[in-house]
Amino acid sequence: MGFADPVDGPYAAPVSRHGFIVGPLLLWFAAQARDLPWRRTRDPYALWVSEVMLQQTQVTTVIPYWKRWMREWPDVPALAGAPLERVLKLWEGLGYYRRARNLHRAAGVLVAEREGRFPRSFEDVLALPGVGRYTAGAICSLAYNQPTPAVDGNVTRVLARVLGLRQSVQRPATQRRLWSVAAELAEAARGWRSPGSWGAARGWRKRRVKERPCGALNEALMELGALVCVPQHPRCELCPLRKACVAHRLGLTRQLPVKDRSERTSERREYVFVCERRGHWLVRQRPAGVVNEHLWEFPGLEQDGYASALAAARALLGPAVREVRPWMTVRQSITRHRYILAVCRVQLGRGERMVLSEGRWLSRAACEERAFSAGHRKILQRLNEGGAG
DNA sequence: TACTCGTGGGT
DNA sequence: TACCCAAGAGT
Repeated sequence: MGFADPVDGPYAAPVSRHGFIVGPLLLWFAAQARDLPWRRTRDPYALWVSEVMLQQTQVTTVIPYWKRWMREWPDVPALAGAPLERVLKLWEGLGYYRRARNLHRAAGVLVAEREGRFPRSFEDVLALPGVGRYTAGAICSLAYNQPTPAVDGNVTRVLARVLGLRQSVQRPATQRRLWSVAAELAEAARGWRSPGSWGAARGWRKRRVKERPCGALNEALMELGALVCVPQHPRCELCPLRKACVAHRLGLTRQLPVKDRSERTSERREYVFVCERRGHWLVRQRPAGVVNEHLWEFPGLEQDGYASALAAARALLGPAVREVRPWMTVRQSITRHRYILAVCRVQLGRGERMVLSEGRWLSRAACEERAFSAGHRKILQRLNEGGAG
């Protein structure tokens, strides 16, 4: 490269190599940003909730969840006062349930230690459970306009292409480079002077960029990755960074970003048993320390080691099992495991003990109040549709 | 560091 | 269908 590394004295501003893309990015964002519900606020709590929900989750999925959450718990003390069961219920279907538990736990910490007020410093935000480098950077820039970088999957893809990074973006050295450039851009956004002409920008978008350019810069990178610099078939003709983009100039857009290929998924098969007694279903709560802990489910067993569904049902539920009929198949994936649930209706003999000690008989209404994993929620939904089978 | 932790949408 | 992918964090 034709550049010397900048010497960072204690008071030296970073030398900006890439700052010139900040202007086009901010103007593009001020004209094209989607009107997402959390973009109308600078409340750090509301932004925190949105950022945690958005971890590994698409925007369109999050929107209804965020609205329900904010309606039920509009601030930190409200969330801290909620029962965990209710928190999990509102999270039901979003996945990565530890995120919900961490939000709830962090709210309790904030009430106990800070009178329910959200912290302002990056270090204090980062210290909250469930808040990592990305989320802390996003909150501090979006809520407080601090020049903190926030590198997510979108930013990784955009910068890998703009910079023409041919190394795997999963390598630590590449990650350091991405965070370094992102920090430089956020810093450049702080010193950005708004232009005479805003083009098509006006209204809340223009106001946002003017008032919180550092946050807008981070969000602009993500928005560009979501709308223009998409994984397949990027729409380079619409991109404000087209002229600066190395991948575009060299025809490498399809090859970048480079990723190591992921582990192949494995398949697992489970029996799941649906027992009914006087309008109640036999369900159990998953214990602590396992996947989907504390979520509710119908009892089941891995198929391996059982000659038949009947044998598995008797092993789990005892000799009271009279008859087992296949009913439906449900697919559920957890990390790299793909589960295929063979759901069976089970007839229990009258008067005989059902031996599943942790089992509980719950009415339909009681089930509705509880959080089930997605696969078991599908079973419940079919039951509620009256699918007697 | 590499693995775990979910789910739904897109192709 | 069978992948890939999405505003990552914790261990």
